[in-house]
Amino acid sequence: MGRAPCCAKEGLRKGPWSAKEDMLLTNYIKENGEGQWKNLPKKAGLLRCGKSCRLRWMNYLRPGIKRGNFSQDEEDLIIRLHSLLGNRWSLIAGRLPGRTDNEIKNYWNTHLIKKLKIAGIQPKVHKISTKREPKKKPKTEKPRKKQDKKKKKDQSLVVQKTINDTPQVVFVPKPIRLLRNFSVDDVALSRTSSLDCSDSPEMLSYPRQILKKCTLFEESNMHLSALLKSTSNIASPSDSSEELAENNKNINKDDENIEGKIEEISLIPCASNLLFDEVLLDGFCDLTNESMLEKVYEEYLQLISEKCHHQDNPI
DNA sequence: AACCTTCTCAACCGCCCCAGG
DNA sequence: GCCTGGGGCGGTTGAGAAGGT
Repeated sequence: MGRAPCCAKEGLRKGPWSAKEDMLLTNYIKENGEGQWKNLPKKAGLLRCGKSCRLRWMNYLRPGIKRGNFSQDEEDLIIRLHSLLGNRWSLIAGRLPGRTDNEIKNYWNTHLIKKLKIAGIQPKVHKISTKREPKKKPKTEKPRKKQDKKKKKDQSLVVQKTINDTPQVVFVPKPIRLLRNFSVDDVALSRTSSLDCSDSPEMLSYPRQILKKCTLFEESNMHLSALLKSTSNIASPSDSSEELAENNKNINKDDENIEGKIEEISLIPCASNLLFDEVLLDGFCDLTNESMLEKVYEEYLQLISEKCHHQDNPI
């Protein structure tokens, strides 16, 4: 019974990787590229399972991996994405350039769950807890050396009551600064035409203008996912234009089905959050296709109402 | 200083998906 | 349609670090 192990275990090393092993793996991949993980260890001269090599590369050695503390923006984004996607760490990681699914998962489990509980929110469902988390006090309040020492106020976390008095969590968006392709009037328009929070209490309001851009972006045979990735990349000054282009090419397959598309649309507010900093919205076509816009906009509203309905009537 | 407890996170494990034969 | 193997994903573990007593 059971499955055959992914590779013969005898004589294979386990546990932490040495610097030498890291070097061997990195050098091999630099020369031969990723993939063929099963045969890679042998060829690279490593006494490791192929899966282990892949994991080490993906989570640690791969270039462009951001290490260290999560920023407030990243934290907010993770919470938002988690409320939409649940524990789909790889999807979440796809929206956070330089972060791996494993890292996000760890950060969620060790920091964010606690943080949400302290704020009186059930991390699994992103709803206000009826009973307050008992104050299991302060031992951990003192920052540990390894831990993130900056005590940030959770300014973005706001509890809002809906009309039917069901408490909902709203992550208040930060002010938007759009630098290119938007006139002052455009920005004013985007603010006035933002979704009303009373329609979508749990979702932050976002500029329709961005949705419009997204729609047309997709229409020009680029995928929303690429937009999200590219905006994420633009927000990160360290990323090169080559990486950006590469990301645009590497659109996930699962993004290509309808469900994926709807999911992407649902993430637009998250994407807009990434636009808050110095984002250049270059390369979009003219904003002329109103019917397409309306279609996506309606789809988006429907999604929100479905989500609200679902949260009001959990299974 | 020594021991105990708690926390973190890299790594492992096993399951699932999917392309290719 | 079925089988197989590679790759990917999410849950879990455990060693080591750090704080507490």
